[in-house]
Amino acid sequence: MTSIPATTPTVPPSAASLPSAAVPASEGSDGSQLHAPVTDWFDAHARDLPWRRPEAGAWGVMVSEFMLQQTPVSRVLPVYEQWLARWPRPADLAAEAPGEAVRAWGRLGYPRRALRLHAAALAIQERHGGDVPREHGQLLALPGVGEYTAAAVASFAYGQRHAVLDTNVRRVFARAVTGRQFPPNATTAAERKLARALLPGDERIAAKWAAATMELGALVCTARSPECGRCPIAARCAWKLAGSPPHEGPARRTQTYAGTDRQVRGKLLAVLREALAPVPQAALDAVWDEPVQRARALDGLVSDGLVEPLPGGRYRLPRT
DNA sequence: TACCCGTGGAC
DNA sequence: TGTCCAAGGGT
Repeated sequence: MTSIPATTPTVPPSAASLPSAAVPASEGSDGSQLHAPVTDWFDAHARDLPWRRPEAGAWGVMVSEFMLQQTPVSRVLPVYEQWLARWPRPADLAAEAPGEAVRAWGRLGYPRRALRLHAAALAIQERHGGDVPREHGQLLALPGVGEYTAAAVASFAYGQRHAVLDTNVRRVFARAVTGRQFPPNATTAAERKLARALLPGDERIAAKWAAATMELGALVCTARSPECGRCPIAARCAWKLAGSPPHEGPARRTQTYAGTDRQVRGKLLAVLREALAPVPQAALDAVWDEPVQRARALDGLVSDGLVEPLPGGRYRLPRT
């Protein structure tokens, strides 16, 4: 659990910046009616996750954020524990070959994240003396750190006041405030504006609010079957008050996987992760029978820096 | 902006 | 069984 105390929100940010249609007039247009119910719910129901414990530190928070990108908590937990035990500081990871990060990433998926986390550790070592930077702009400049991750690290690790907009928060706001079942496909300027307007003015409370809205989206206001009976703001939820209307607009495109280059890349990289020595071409050829696609996938892995080709047609995870 | 990038569990 | 979904980032 986080140690941030539950208190009453202080003076909210400018209500004038909020889109007039976004919040019912009766609510008070700053979202302050939502803060206490959500943060109180968080105090009572938040999961005890290792990266939320004080001993995780900023590095632990950062590692968890990389791993959690598009990946469920349950799959991250064991890899996170092994990772932090092996590389407890950025300098420890920076001293390793990037291929070891890819190997330790295991089957989390999107292995480029492992490469970027390794590159971020190098950058932290070189640019910040081995300490995860505190400033949002410095975080954003690190490899693999985008708008969400920079805000998340600044908020969760350092208790700063940032709008943290992940898929959970976007869904919670879409429903509770905007009255829609799902947020837009891509994050919009209106969503950023709304998130800033709803952010509590007090730094500590804002950080708790960020974690609490994410947790609410992850545990209660879920994509498929929200449990409104357990929601602390159900009585104020614009979508529920409107009768829970179904999603309108373009269907969110469903990504296929079987037969794609991504699947082939995954199979190729799995062979290299398990291998303790350079792998001959024939071992890679065995994972996919279509030679053109297989070659394209391998080329992609090499150009991404995930695979290092050696003389004689052998391959391994990158040493440099 | 739209698309690419892994993996596996839930329904 | 196939679809949907998961704490996004880079290009």
